[in-house]
Amino acid sequence: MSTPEQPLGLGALEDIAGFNLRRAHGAVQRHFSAHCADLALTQKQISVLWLVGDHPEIAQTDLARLLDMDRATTMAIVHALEKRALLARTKRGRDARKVALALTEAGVTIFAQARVAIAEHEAWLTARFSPSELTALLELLRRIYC
Amino acid sequence: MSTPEQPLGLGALEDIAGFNLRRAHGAVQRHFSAHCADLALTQKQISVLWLVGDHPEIAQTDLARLLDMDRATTMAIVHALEKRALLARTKRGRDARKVALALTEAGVTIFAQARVAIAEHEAWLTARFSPSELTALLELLRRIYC
DNA sequence: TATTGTTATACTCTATAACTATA
DNA sequence: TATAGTTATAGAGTATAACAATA
Repeated sequence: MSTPEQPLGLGALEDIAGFNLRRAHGAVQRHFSAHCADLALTQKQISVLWLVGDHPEIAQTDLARLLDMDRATTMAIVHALEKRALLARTKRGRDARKVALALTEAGVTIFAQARVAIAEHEAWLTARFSPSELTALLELLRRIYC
Repeated sequence: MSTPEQPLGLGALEDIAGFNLRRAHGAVQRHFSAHCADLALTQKQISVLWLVGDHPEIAQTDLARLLDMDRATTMAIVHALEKRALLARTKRGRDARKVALALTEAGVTIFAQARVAIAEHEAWLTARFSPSELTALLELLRRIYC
């Protein structure tokens, strides 16, 4: 036979919510990586810089809770950012177990650049939706993880 | 001070579409892993079993195109499934470059179990939406990756 | 006892690069 | 030249387990 028996489509898989979510996430991640390659920062790393910038002296545990990460995962990301001197770690709180995270000057600088890149990336993503569609999408997505 | 300066929330990050997509994806992935731990299959692996079941003798390239994966990534997943004897690879097509994938008996059996687990997982995920909300969500997500 | 951080380890997904065989 | 598969390699994210220091 020179033609396949079936049209080679996704079939019933296309109706699985989890599948669609994973595909959408993958597409966005891919665009992000390509668009923000210059910064050499991942989405997750930028989320961490963002929150540390918003909350100076935040502890790793709080970061983990806000981003729903394991302590070890948080450690890995913080460590990578510290290695690049974008983040500094000190222990100056009342609770000697906790670490106080803060952006370095280089961290503030690169985050400012990241904000621009993210805005462009977001524009690419949200251009396909009307304002009300975007609001609806965000509300539905939040209902999954909140 | 005994209280933090800020309430330790996500702030403006919460309005980023990509962030919400990533968080929702992470939450779903986590539930999937916990719920389907017995099968020891990932979402991606099940997607591959699903498509190979639907399209006997599908080639790796076609699989890669349907799931938007790199050839090397596809190879890694197929190899892992072949190692567990859930998938078989032959070269019987007219095009000697292509491999023909097919489920083994064990693959058919475990996929049947996976379908049940996926149905339960999907029920957990979609229970938070009305039928029209779910339809809307899927339509919006497809617009991202299609 | 519980919490915080830390290290070691492992697995999945992803991608790039370079290679072979075939078209 | 282009396509299909293959291997080696690497990096990000995730998680578990075990441990030390502190509360």
